[in-house]
Amino acid sequence: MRWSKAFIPTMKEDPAEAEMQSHQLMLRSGMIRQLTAGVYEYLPLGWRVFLKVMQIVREEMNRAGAQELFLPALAPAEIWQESGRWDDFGDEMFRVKDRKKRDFALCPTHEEIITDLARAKLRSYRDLPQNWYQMQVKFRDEPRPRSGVLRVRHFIMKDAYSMDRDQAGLDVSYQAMYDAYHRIFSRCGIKFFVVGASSGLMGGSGSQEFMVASPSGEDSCAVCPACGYAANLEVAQSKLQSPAYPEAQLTEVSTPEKRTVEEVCGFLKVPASQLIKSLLYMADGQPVFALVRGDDELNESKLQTALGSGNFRPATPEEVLKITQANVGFISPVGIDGIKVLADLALQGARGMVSGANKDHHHLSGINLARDIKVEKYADLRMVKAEEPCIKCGQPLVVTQAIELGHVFKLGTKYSQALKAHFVDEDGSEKPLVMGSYGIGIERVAACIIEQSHDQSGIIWPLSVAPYQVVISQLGGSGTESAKVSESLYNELQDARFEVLLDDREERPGFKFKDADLTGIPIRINVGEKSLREGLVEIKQRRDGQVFKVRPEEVRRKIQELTSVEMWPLKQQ
RNA sequence: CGGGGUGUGGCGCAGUUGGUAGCGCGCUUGCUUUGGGAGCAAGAAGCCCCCAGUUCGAGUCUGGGCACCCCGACCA
Repeated sequence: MRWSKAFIPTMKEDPAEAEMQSHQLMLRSGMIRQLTAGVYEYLPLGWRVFLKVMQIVREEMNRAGAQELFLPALAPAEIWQESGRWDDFGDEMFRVKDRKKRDFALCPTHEEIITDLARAKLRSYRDLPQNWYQMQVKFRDEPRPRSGVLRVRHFIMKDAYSMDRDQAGLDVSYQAMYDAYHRIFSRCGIKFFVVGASSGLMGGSGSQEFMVASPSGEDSCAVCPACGYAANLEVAQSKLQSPAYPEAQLTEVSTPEKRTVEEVCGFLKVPASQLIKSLLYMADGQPVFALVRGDDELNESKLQTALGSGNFRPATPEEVLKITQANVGFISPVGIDGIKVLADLALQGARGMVSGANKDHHHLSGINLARDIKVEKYADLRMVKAEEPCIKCGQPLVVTQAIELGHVFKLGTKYSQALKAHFVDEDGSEKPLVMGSYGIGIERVAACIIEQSHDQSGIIWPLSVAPYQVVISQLGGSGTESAKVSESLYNELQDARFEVLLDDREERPGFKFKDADLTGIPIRINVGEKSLREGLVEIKQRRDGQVFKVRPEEVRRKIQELTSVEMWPLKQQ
């Protein structure tokens, strides 16, 4: 490509809307443009990068035995109603009507569509296993798009779905995807880590997320530097011991205007760990108490797992009053019958505890969980905090912010049962497909590469995803020796199958250097009259600024040498 | 959905006590320049987010919308 003909609208100044480096640099380098909140146009330079990422994903998916297909982004409501997610997705799903007023969804994900395909065409265990994937635009009406291309309402996802005859088969399919993801992110030059994760709305028996550490990340992960344990805080556990308090009589104490844990502790002179936070939720229309220790925070994703339903919310102050006869800050399950109680594991066997008396301005002390509260289930409900001992090895945990790049799920039979995607097994019995689903956010991959690989001048692309591998900065005007040499190098390198951008614009050298650095093209060839007088051109690496002066006829070989080092690394992650 | 902020040439911004708009970058033309975002000169380009209202007169004041950004809530 000749830069003089290219559409690469670079900007000298940072656009006001961008906070993150990757967002700023994508805008400044002319990769993307925002159309409206959470919706971006992908301009030629950006699209080339996304295509490179997609090609790496494609190669590794194919290598892992998955087959690419392409599903509709538009799907009728009925199929979503079959799985129940027409309602579960709520406002996050974009919905449209056709001319006959029939409801459609712009798909936020494709489990239902793939399962529908599978049930129509997969009839026998002989057809299994299968793994189908696509790279497709997903629509999600995020309540708050942000951080450029990281959280958007319209994005490209590689989503793959495996279909197996049993759990053992799923384990194999899942592992293949897990390995493929390692290769994909390694080839993209990303430093990442893997965490155990929550399955959320997807359902299923287990999942892991591929994460990139970043202060701008929206996920928090607990990581153990000692043993390598890593988990999203949504599911992270620790080996925290609860202090034991002496058995005591259940006593009502006056606590005027003392509502918060801090106020009550200060007033009664007890540690926060001696309190029980009694949180009232409404789950599927029914009140539920969720209990955690006073110094703990409730983890709502763990609550979701414990409840087995995503349809819950904190009770309103009015509901609290109606159900407990007291206001928020003075409630507990003690003495209230007929309401389901879930308690955190840290409260198991606890005694001598303090919580609300269900009477305004009063608390109860001496609560013994076993004696005074009918706990239906003890479950892990608390949020892990930094410095707590690792669940595996006991060493202190670190909590780090991270961006989720990919997610692998063992779905099991949730969708195949809901949509009746059955096959006939070897013994003649009909069984639901055992499924897995595996996603990668394409734009996020590119954004994370920039986050991890840039400097003050701009992006530093790894060769594997660079929009062009080489930029020739032709420093003299047309008709000069520089132009002649540039032109011939341009042709020669393209014949050698390099992707080359020839900067033949009528601009001064400094201007071209700035643009070359900003756009992050890994190798720049400076063709200037100055060095040509010595019969040389300069090859400059973006990454480390290293310069090689070579004769024009040596350029191709030198670049082949430089690129082979990076394109075929000896060490795989 | 709660809190905060911003809407003025393509981009970044200024705009006084209300008097129909300016700066830098970019763009066009010409001359000079040519190894890290050049200089000079001459130009083009703005429904001042929208709708009402106050006023002789509104970018500016009042009311109501809308959009976008940030923090939180939310989020495979």
